[in-house]
Amino acid sequence: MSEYLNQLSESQRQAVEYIDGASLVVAGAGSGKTRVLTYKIAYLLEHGIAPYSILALTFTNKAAREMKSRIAQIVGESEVRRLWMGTFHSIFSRILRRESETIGYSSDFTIYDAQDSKNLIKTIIKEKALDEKLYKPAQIQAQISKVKNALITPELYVQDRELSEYDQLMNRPRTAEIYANYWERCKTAGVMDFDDLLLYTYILFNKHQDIVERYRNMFRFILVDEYQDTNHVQHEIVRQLAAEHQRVCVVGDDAQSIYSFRGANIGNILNFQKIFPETRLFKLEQNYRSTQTIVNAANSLIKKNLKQIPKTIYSKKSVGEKIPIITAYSDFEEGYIVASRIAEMRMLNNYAYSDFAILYRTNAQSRIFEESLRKINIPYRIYGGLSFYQRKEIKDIVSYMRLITNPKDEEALKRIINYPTRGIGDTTVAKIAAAANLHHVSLWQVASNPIAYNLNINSGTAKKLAAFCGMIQSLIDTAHTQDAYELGIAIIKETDFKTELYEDKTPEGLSRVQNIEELLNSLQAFVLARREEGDPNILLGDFLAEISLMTDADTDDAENANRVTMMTIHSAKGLEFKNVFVVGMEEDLFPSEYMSMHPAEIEEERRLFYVAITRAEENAILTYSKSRFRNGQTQTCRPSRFLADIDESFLKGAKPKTERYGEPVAPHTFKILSAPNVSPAKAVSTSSETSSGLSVGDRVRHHRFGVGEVLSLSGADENAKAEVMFDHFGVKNMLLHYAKLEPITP
DNA sequence: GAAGCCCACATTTTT
DNA sequence: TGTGGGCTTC
Repeated sequence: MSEYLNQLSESQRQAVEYIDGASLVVAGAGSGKTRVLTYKIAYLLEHGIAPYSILALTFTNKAAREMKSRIAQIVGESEVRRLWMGTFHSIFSRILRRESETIGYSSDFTIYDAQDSKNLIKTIIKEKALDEKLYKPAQIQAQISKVKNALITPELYVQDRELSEYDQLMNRPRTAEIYANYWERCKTAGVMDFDDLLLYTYILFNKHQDIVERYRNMFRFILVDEYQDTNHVQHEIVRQLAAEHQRVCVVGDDAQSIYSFRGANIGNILNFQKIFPETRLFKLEQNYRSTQTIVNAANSLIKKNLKQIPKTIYSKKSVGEKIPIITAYSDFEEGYIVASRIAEMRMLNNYAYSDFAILYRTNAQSRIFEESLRKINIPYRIYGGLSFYQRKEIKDIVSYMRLITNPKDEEALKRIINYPTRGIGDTTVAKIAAAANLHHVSLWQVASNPIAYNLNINSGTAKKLAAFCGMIQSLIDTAHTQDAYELGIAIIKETDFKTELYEDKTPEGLSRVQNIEELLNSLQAFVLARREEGDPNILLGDFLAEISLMTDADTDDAENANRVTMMTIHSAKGLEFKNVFVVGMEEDLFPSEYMSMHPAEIEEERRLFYVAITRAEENAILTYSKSRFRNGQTQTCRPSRFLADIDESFLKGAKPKTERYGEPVAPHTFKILSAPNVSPAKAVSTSSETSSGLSVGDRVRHHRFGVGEVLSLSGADENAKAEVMFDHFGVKNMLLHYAKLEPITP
């Protein structure tokens, strides 16, 4: 029965078999992390833990799906179906739907994607007649997301001194107001954004002892994948559920933490043992993916980071090829070199096209490779860009579905109230929104009862509005008697989508029609699959709940099988290829120019490079160009400092000369048991103190940039300079002679 | 509401 | 460079 345990290495087996308390599995790149997770779940099931009492959280649907199918092979399909296994967002939305009343929502709430959120924020800014230059919707959105992840509700926001100081500093004091309105509008609309799914779960558990108890008792064992990528709320929810019984196993690799810009907190994994003091630590240090050279090169690179859990990753595979660093004179030549290398390697070693990947830091770099590959007829596939569910025609149909499921959904209504065109323009919508805001009701409420809300519209418009609402209402009325697929067909029919789109015979038009058909196909497949599982009546809301949390990574297509893969390094995490080209190894590109000199940010970029290299099984090839066409002009480029971080013995030929950068002195590892707070490591400085009386590490205040920390000091007297990391403005170099820095005592 | 023009802008994005 | 958003114009 436990025969599968023999397929595990000793350290993997130990990690699998420890089920009595908290454990942290530090799983290096290619160390068989998924294998441990899947076998551990199988092991738990075998030891009498019921499937419904296992909670297993992942970040992507893909990861959840893959794990499910692997567990199914061991324990069978029916068991797997009863596991609470899925992404944080999907599992929590399930819980929230069950408990929706407690938090003042209906179980039919719909979900705003990032675009919807941004649109709403933009609307609010416009309604308040604020300057969009100052109140940039994207920035406000990012800030709202950030504070939600930090468990800060609008009520807490206004009380938060630091936040209001920051908003003052940024010249947008009314951010709190926007946030409050956004929050309320979502509530009135019966919608949640992605962050809400986490935050409301936290609030639910925090405010209702009985409910959290229930889930604590239900989830007798909790597993979390990619723990290094969890943000604050996610971490806190795991804590809420696991703190009592402590049966929690988190798996991750601090060296692969690359999502801090999305709120991921590497401290969650570094400090895990502090929160669960009984934690058993397991390290998976054998890499089964890459050659020794690749593993060792990656090790030598990551050693340059200060903050990390000590571990020694090794490979028992062949030594393999050394890593070439190829210099190109232009980005154009870089493309040419990579394309011809691929052709050459394919000929010499019989590789398939799919054995190659080109990884870059920014999507903009893909173009040139696209051209160079196309020129010599190499098939490729580019990841990134618009996902299926973000396409206009799909969002349009989905908006109808959302509106029928939850007519209060503001963004859904706005999107389709005049699409296909039915003479209800922006002015009317603005009037509806104004009345809705005034009475704290949904737009739908006003639109379907214009008289009750004294809506000032002419009779023609009123008629059109009534026709629209009537159509939606009749679809709502049939929603309970039809299954989701039938309803989907009805939507297309009723809304004149056919005439709108099916007439369009341009290639774009045809592809739009195809996309819609694809959506309907997947709807049909969904209904059939659910029915097979014994669910008799599948409603549209069920389908929506599922697809609202899907991304493009979830729609894999078999047709594109044998192609060279092009993607950003971020999206390559978790994947592997025989041969990997990491291109654009240049300063200001990788590490990104947007990263300040702050050591923590450079470390994250270095981890990104680590992720890139460790994708390769057989060959990693690094390229950089001496010049590059960017933002409308040709720039000269210097080779990336990261090239100098790799030990020369793993490289083919000599390293290019890189400048020295003020960075960590001696690499030392992070003691995790006594893990202190994750304060940024201090940079090296040329002198620690100057005549200014300041010293490195001091907190200072600047009249424009607010507070910050002195990173380094240089020069003397009137040339004395300080490098300061401001809390909200990044690193600035300033002449002390001009910049008045006041030291602040903590 | 489509088309055309001008201006600003230029990372990474699991949900 | 090239794209996307906002604006005007027909």
